Amino acid sequence: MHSILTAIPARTMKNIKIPKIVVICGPTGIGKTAVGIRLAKRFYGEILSADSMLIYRYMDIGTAKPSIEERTQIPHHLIDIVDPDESFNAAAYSRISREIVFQLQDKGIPPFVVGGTGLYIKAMIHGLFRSTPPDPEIRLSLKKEVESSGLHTLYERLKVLDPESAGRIHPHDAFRIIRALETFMLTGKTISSHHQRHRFSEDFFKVLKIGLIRPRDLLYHHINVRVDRMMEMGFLKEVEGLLKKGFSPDLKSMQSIGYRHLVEFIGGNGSMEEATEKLKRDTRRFAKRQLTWFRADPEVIWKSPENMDEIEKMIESFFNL
RNA sequence: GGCGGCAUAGCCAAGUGGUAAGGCAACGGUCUGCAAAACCGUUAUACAUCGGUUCAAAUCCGAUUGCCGCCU
Repeated sequence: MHSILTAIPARTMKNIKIPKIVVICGPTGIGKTAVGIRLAKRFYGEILSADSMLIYRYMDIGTAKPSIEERTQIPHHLIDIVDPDESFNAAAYSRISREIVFQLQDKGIPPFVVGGTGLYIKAMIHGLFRSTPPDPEIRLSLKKEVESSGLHTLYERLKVLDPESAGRIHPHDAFRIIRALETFMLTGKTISSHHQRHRFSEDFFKVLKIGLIRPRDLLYHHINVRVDRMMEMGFLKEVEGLLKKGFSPDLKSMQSIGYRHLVEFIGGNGSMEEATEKLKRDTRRFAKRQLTWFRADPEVIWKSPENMDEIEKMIESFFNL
């Protein structure tokens, strides 16, 4: 009990009613933006983007960011909140997005969480285990150690420190091996013990989670067409502009789909056609991974974006209208 | 019409008598502070078709079909 109280922002304690939020999730290119805007209009709501790329300023075309016009029609939160070289993560997203939900709640505005970053949505709704923020130096030293002594050395250490996590993490998964060791160094406790205590048990909201889906071939076709349109809209210029502004190709943001492909082309590797094909392929793969993520979530109710009537009815009854 | 070459998974392709490499694409999955990231798994009872030789054929022989070259 006490853990829940400490985790809730203090200002919300005066709110007796549990905030209701509608989540619109699904793979990239399915039409979340349009559906979200239509619903926000219909229910006088506002949109909270749940997208790990839309947070970046100056990255508009390649991220398929809602246009200025769209954002004028309906207020959008959590878009353009950091520069491409600033760090951001799921914990920050969790904290800020919850704060916004509570603000909207105070004003009586229904929040529509629209996006495709599964972890961000989960972090917002169910929270993450509490830890001190990652220390860049620890992470860097662990990465260096991987280079010098090999990943297996770290994995062996994890086996000793936290056999449970080692059993769950694949020996090739550098990302999670490092994270597990880092957590131990930061908190003095194993990441598996944190997980056990937390178990995504935070539960401050009443949530209606709608997943948008259509036949795979149609989705892929849309993705291909959308990529072509991005190119016509000047995606290449956008990437050139980011490089000119001094944003390094090594940045997380610049390593994302599309940006990394065009950076490579600008660097003289491969033709434009090759870059575009890879961009399409990687976007399709990304959509597939998103589907895998959301399919595993039993809370998701799947609907076709063409089924707006049904979606609206579900939301009406969710809000007791 | 004649001669020669080639036919292996959705695509590229290795294999030249001993029981089908690999790559790409595709598909399935994992995910607790980098998540558009990172990681894992699956994918030809079968080598154009039919027949023959052999203990054993994708591999050798013959015929057929298709494709590609060259010649008339």
